Amino acid sequence: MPELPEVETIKRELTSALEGKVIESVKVFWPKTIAPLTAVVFNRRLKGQRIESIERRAKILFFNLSGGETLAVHLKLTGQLIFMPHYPQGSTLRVPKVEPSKHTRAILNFTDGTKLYFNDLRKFGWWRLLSPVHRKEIEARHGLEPLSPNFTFKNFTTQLQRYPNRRLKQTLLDQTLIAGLGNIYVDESCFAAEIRPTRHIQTLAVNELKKLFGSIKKVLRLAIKKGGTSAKDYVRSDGQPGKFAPYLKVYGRGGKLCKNCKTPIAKIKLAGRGTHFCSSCQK
DNA sequence: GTGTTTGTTATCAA
DNA sequence: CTTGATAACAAACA
Repeated sequence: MPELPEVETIKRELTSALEGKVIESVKVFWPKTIAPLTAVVFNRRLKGQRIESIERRAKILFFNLSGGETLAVHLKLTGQLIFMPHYPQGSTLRVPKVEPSKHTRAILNFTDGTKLYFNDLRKFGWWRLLSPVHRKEIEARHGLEPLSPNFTFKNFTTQLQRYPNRRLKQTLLDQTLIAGLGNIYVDESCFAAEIRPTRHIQTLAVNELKKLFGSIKKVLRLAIKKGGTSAKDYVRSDGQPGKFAPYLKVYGRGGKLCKNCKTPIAKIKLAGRGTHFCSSCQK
């Protein structure tokens, strides 16, 4: 599942791969990917535009275009963005498992012969062409960026305490409060902070909040350094998996023994999500 | 055939 | 307004 570290990894890779490239055409294989625009309109408006820069907000990628509009991409559950370098004619080199497949929903063709594939098995991901105003609206309805200077302990606790009766899991998943955490990194951050995701916000002591604040940053930074978690569908822009999976302490480890204390990891349903924690390490 | 998997939004209920 | 639950989107997998 692409969450902040995965999207950030792709952003960094695509920045060096795509900046300055000019879009030649857009091919759309699943029209809902670019809804409400049609493929004809989408192609007309993107053709000839240069990619000036790439930014990330929450789990969304923004491709800043020379014309002033933004191509926004959300990978949702299974989206992949794969960069295809230009291969000389006759070359047998290929990036693994990224050929236009039955899961390819759209392709950006650049004028130098390179391509960007969008693969999305579950079809929840989307591409949208945004005006500056529309883009600001989307940015405004997302909360704190955990790796930005704005992510201070004061701002963090203020956001959490807006809903004192919610459980920690639900709060950390709420993109309007803190942006970019998903199921994997919420569970991992709670483990690192030794706090159960079932706790209600109003029961958290200051020292616990401080540990949680630090844990979120620590977990996200390490995950980015490792290129993200390839639990299932996520791959980097060159088709290779991320390397954070071996560092997971609880996510996907229900029933397995805690790496700290050997207690079996509990798996429950919380806020509608599979939730993993160690009932011994986490209080 | 059934349940599970998850990001986001919408909708309903108390 | 808060909160919790559920469905929808869609497909694969056990």
